[in-house]
Amino acid sequence: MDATAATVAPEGRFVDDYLLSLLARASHAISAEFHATLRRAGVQVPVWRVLASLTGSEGETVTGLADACLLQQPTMTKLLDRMVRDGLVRRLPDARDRRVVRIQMTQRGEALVRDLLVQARQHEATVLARFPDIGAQQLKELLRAIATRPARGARRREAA
Amino acid sequence: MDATAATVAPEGRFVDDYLLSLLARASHAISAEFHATLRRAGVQVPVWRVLASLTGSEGETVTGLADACLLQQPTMTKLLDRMVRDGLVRRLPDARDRRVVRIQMTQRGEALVRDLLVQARQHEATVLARFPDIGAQQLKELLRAIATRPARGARRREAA
DNA sequence: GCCTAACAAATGAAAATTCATATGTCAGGG
DNA sequence: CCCTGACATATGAATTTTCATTTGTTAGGC
Repeated sequence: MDATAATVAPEGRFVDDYLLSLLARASHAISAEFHATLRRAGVQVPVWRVLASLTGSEGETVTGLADACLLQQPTMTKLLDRMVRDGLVRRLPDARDRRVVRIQMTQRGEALVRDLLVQARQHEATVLARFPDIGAQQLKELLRAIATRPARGARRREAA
Repeated sequence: MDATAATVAPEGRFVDDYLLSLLARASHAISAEFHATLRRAGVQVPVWRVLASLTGSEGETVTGLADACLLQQPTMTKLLDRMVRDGLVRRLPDARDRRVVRIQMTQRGEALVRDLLVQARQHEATVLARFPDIGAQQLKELLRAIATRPARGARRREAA
């Protein structure tokens, strides 16, 4: 886009047509719906994210959980401190690599996440039901494709 | 439709097939790419969001900006304190309603956002170019639809 | 006019997050 | 074996965010 094609900002806000904003808002809006459920259950959002990330894959590492939950590693360490304190997870040493800490849900953690998972799947279904034209798998594949970017500096040159 | 397929714990983590996680990860991954640009420019993410939100619509209110930037109102007040201190924006009284504070960019703020906008549009173009099969407007419309869906029943203050 | 509820923004203490770095561990030369 | 660099997690100070509340303003009965 060069200056010649630029009609001088007659439209509304930049962010209302900016892909990254729209993505963030879509995510935030949908998540906010479920956060109401979490609030009712007295569970903080990051706590839910950790428990959900451990569901179907016990024994994640601290860094692995941080990535999954979109948090920094030190943030995850401190979050896990609280969750251990609250009896939701425990830390276990890795058998092969003593640097690694593996995180496991306690019974209390599993019990807590069990109900939430039911509601999460229910909510997901209602969200998907709002878009009958779009297949769930199709939408999820698109989002996965967006998330697994090929660009860690590799594609920068070809931009213009 | 997929509810049946997901009833019995399948292989893999729950969050790898959970719509809300996929949305959040897609948003986070794409945003992280641009955040590298912000970091290079020495601009914090929330500061960029405010400046971007003011682009094309000067005189937003504090609450309006908070909604646009997906932040709480008190967080925005404090963020604006810092931006005023750094000479990026100014607070102006509203003519008709003395409760309202209108936010305006300073010349310094406008100069800062000008370069970033160029890079933001460039980055957006490269992201869209990764998905030639999907029209930009089509994708944006979908995201707008997801974001502005009425949440049945729950109507709290986060209804952006 | 006065009272009350709703609203917009600001405030302050408490909590969570980040940044930079420390500690401990592994892996691969030399 | 002993470096060196990379890695995984933890730590601590400083910053940011949140929660609950306060202040000031507007609008609507009565």
